[in-house]
Amino acid sequence: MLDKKYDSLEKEAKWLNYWKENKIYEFKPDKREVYSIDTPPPTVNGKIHIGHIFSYSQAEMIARYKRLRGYNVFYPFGFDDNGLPSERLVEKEQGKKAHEIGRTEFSKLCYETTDKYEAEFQDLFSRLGVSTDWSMYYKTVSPSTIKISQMSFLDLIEKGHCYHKESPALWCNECLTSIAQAELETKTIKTTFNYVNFETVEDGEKFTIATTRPELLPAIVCVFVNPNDEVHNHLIGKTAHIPVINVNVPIMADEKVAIDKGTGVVMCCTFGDQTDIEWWKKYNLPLKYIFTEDGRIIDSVPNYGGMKIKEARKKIIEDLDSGGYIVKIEELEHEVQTHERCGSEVEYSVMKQWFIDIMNHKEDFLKIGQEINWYPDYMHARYEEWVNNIAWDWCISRQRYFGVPFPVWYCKDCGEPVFASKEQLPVNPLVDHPKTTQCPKCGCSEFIPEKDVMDTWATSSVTPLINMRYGEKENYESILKPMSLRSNASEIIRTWDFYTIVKSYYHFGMKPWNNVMISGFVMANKGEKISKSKGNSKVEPLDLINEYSADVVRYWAASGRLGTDITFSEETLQRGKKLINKIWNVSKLIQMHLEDYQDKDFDNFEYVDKWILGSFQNMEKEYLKYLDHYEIGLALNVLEKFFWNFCDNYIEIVKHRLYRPEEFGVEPRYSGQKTVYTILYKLLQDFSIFFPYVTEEIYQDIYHENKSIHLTEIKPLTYSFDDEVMYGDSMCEIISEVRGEKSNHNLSLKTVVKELEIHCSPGIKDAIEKSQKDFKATLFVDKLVLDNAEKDYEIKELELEIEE
RNA sequence: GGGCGUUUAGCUCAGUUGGUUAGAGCAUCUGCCUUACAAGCAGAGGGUCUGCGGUUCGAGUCCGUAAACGCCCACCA
Repeated sequence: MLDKKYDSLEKEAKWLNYWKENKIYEFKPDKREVYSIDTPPPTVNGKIHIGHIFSYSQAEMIARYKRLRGYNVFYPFGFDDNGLPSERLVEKEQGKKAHEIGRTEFSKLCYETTDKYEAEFQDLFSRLGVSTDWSMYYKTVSPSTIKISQMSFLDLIEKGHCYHKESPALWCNECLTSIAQAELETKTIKTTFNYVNFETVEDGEKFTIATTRPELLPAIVCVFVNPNDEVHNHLIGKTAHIPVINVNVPIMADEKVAIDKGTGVVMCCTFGDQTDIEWWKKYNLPLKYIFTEDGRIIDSVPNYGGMKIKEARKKIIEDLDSGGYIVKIEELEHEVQTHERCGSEVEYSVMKQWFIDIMNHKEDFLKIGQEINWYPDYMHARYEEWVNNIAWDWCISRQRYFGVPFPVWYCKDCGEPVFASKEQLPVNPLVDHPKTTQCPKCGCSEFIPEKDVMDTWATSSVTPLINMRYGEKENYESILKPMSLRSNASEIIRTWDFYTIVKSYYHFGMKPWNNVMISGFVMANKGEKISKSKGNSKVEPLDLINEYSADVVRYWAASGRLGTDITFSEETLQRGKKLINKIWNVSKLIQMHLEDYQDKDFDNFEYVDKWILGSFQNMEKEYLKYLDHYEIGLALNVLEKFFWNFCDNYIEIVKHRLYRPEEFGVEPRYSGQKTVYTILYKLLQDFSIFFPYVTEEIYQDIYHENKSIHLTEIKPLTYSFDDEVMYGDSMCEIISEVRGEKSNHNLSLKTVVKELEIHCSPGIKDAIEKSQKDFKATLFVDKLVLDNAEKDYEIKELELEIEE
């Protein structure tokens, strides 16, 4: 028998353990069709917050749903523990920078730290009820993943999509590494717009340049004006003298200069921004690189060498001012590009880096995007927008320690890269040696190892390959090409989704998955996104689970439409708590009346029973339709709405028949029993994707014909009870009206109705006549008079028994 | 500045292809201990659906436009 009160903490621990011991979520290939889910490996950089719970729960519910629909669900889980996020976590915990700790020791600390957090994360996700097969758990720093990531790199080299080139790249002088365009985050900062006077060497004519970055004056290689700028175009061809720095540079014409921006005269430095890089390439300008990799001015620059960028800016403004070159200084707020991992402003550097070709295959990536179903569909537009606007090839080199090493050495003499052979993988070039003993190009026998590691995304973009055990003898390639579903939040469409598409296209020439479901964000308050880095997550997932139970937290996670942002709401949790409590209570009632129940074929249902069976059938149809479109919240809405109707109307009616067979008859009682038996079973199934724990507890106590409710299959009802559904609903409205009368007179609902006269349409009249006993018992009616009417129904006479 | 979304009751949110008096929960108010549930039940009040214009017999829903907010991108002269 079910307990009087449901103790979620105790029951959830019990079933979690049961599922684990009985391997309920184990994946084994069999005859069933596979439904595979590529779920994001969470980044290991501190805490799992409520936003993760929101997004991961939604995909998890799809896993449960597909299982109930008879699919063999492949749902692995992993952690993204390589790369910069982990390094920064370790640096933060140690209070030291990686280079201060040393490469070997630092890597060791990274492994230890990520292991520690992953154990916590795994525990948290398990408690949330994530139905993954943990035996397939992967890490992005494990040898097997490194092997796959290195194979992916070598495959791209072979296919000619990956190249090594000295090229300007985005550089973070906080993290001391190059980064990719996708890792940029824009930030608004306050700065000054400085109007500086230059003059021409030829005739000493003064002209003004406005700049936010005067410290770049030593890096100026030329000055540009727009050829159509009537105020300034006479300067073209002359020579500009740079104040303070005392260097002369040519004044050139380019149409890209905006006449109305600043003063209309632009200084071109190598490199201040992306336009500088374009001009540098276009006009073959000299390279004047003045920053060190840790964000200082190089020593060879007189007066400013060795200063930090911002110090130099301050100093140079002072010098310009005292020389009388400053015309004016304006306060300015503008957007700068920062590194999303650390928030510091991004510079450019020139060094040899590995790049993956993006620019030559944009059309292909767009085409693949079109072959994928995006849910909600407008997320596809965001993908296209990103692909269309991408401006750089993908730089995958990082000058860091904790990542997948490039399987590459370089010839000491000629610099020719020598690649590891695939059999050698995983390889660490700092420790291992190439198979070849001689450089194929010059014959030299000494090699220098590549010490850069790969970008995190270079590896997380191969999660489908990790899942299919790419390159292994025993693999899942045939069942996972493509995978069924990718799920993630909208912020990583441009990274994780895009890069995975890039890799899948290059490796296999096809889409990585058939469907993508994108969740929204959780807002801390209106308009404020919760994020790890901002530290504004006031609600800890574990606290919530302990206080409300995993089922309740999942209820919250399932609210709303797919892709829409939600605000964290305690009220929604309360609502979930009440719903689960109600499921528990009604199950208790139903169980009480099933003690003598034997399930058998039966079709002589009472009218009211047909009404609720038909209503359920209609609701479930909608429920399934929503889930087939990944609309978890909407599916829950219709289910919840039906459920309260079931409790408040149907159960209130049928309960009299269940309690008093001597009055209502044995067969009508059986009809009621069969109905509640059937519907509760199906309700538990439908609710199980949201509330895996409470539904399991009830299922095991009442039905228990399978090892778990999560291994059962949804079989939709096929009755034809359309009339009963329609007229039954009308009958409920009449019941509600009569109850309203009692309420309005401040009377108990048990107050006897001495006489009730209703005029109604033939359909409704038929419904009430056929369920007369139920109807009268529900409303405590003594005398019921029915008559025909044209409109649906009208209560003509209602006499209440009022006791003095 | 560009792309995408959001704007519905005091709060959190639904509202399918355009179709009667726009829904739910919470909150508020009024009742009711009714053999599952007072963490409950029955009711009530509360909305010019962000503004403006248009299409239509009919618009919360479609089109245009403006505003606010959010995400992503561009903008460092």
